[in-house]
Amino acid sequence: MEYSDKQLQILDVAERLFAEHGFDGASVRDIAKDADVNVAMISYYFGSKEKLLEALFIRRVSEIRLQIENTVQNNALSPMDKIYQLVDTYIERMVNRQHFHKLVVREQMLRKESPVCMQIIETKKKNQELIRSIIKDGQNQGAFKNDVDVPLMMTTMIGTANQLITTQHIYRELNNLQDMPEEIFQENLKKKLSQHLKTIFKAILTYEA
Amino acid sequence: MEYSDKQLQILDVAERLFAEHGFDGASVRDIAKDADVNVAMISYYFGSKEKLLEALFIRRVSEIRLQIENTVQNNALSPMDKIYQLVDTYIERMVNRQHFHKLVVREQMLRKESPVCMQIIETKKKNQELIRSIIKDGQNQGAFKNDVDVPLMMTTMIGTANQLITTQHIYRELNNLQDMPEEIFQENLKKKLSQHLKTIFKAILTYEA
DNA sequence: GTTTAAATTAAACGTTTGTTTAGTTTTGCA
DNA sequence: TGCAAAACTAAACAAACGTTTAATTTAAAC
Repeated sequence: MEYSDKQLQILDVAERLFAEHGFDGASVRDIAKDADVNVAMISYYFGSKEKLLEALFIRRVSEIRLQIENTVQNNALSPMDKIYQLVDTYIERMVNRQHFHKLVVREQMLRKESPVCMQIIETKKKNQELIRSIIKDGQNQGAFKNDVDVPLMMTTMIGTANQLITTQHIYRELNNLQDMPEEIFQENLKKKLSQHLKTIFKAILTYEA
Repeated sequence: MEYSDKQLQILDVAERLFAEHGFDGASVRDIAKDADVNVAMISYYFGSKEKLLEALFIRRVSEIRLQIENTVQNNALSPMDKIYQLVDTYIERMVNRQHFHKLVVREQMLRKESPVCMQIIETKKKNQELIRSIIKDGQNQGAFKNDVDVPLMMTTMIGTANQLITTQHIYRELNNLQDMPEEIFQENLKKKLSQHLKTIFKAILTYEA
């Protein structure tokens, strides 16, 4: 799908407003206003508000799909390093696309049967298979434990990252970081989160229970 | 605050519908219908939809506050066992009050400056202080590492639990558990989650990085 | 039994919602 | 230049929204 500048503008604004106020909380008029287009253009281009949400998801999900396919091709890396690289890819993506991931957090618990949710599930399945294959390699090499719960491991990675990203204003307050400049805070977030998840994964994958 | 049966009915239905469709997605008419009361009764009792949400939060937050104060009083337990007990308390609460915790997940990222969010932050601060004191004990006894990031640790606990609870239908599908009876699945959820988080916490608190 | 307050109702209030219409302007091509 | 298609607009649409009103029923107190 190729979009004009105006369509992209609508998609970007919608993504932000949906993330900030929720799908039902952001009106098409608000979106049109912020995107500097007439209200009717949203129906004209995307059909409906619901379809706008779907289009928005398709855009990001295909972006993610490309990233997944290009991830961890380097066979020179050890299984553990592959996992580490995957963690960094994940964090980078989630921090860089915060608005979208807030949307995901909400929509995956609301519209359980919608096309939007189907896309999320498909993407998770792909991700899970990728991780599972890496872990199997590690187990065959004797580097990893044999009983690893991959879905739970993913849940911790995604859950921890989501929690930190969606409630970063609370995290700032709990750590007295209100005065830290936004950009530096974001970089700190990535670094801390990355190190934290790697420690956890190392424990899950290698230490005996 | 003491509520009549009818008021409690409204609060329960509102909690469920807010969790299922979001605050803006659930109308006062839907709530009134499901709670078997006239629409006007909601304004009559609670003042407004927004105030209804606040009342709902106050009810659960005070419930949680009581739980926190009664937690980990047993000084015979080792620091690690205290942490373990805290994890179980947390999971038990979140699984038993799923609707409310879905609400928390959403509202803590939307209404950043609202009274509702203030309550969440206050509760988190209390929780954090409790955990911090336990960890300090463990460090003084030489049982725990000295560099423990308590907020990040909490983020992983809450984030993992939230992620698993709010997307349990996806978790079921990823693990081919669609046919497992609901009740058994919920029990499994608690057990798995408990064991998983304890493993992680043990690693974070004791193994050297 | 009468009185007063609380509980409850159906209806209406004024907004806002997402979407459509009908008309106008702009664009690209012959 | 002329013309059809696409882009765009302001206005109107019906439906749904949260809330209020005014009237009625129920409950409690004296």
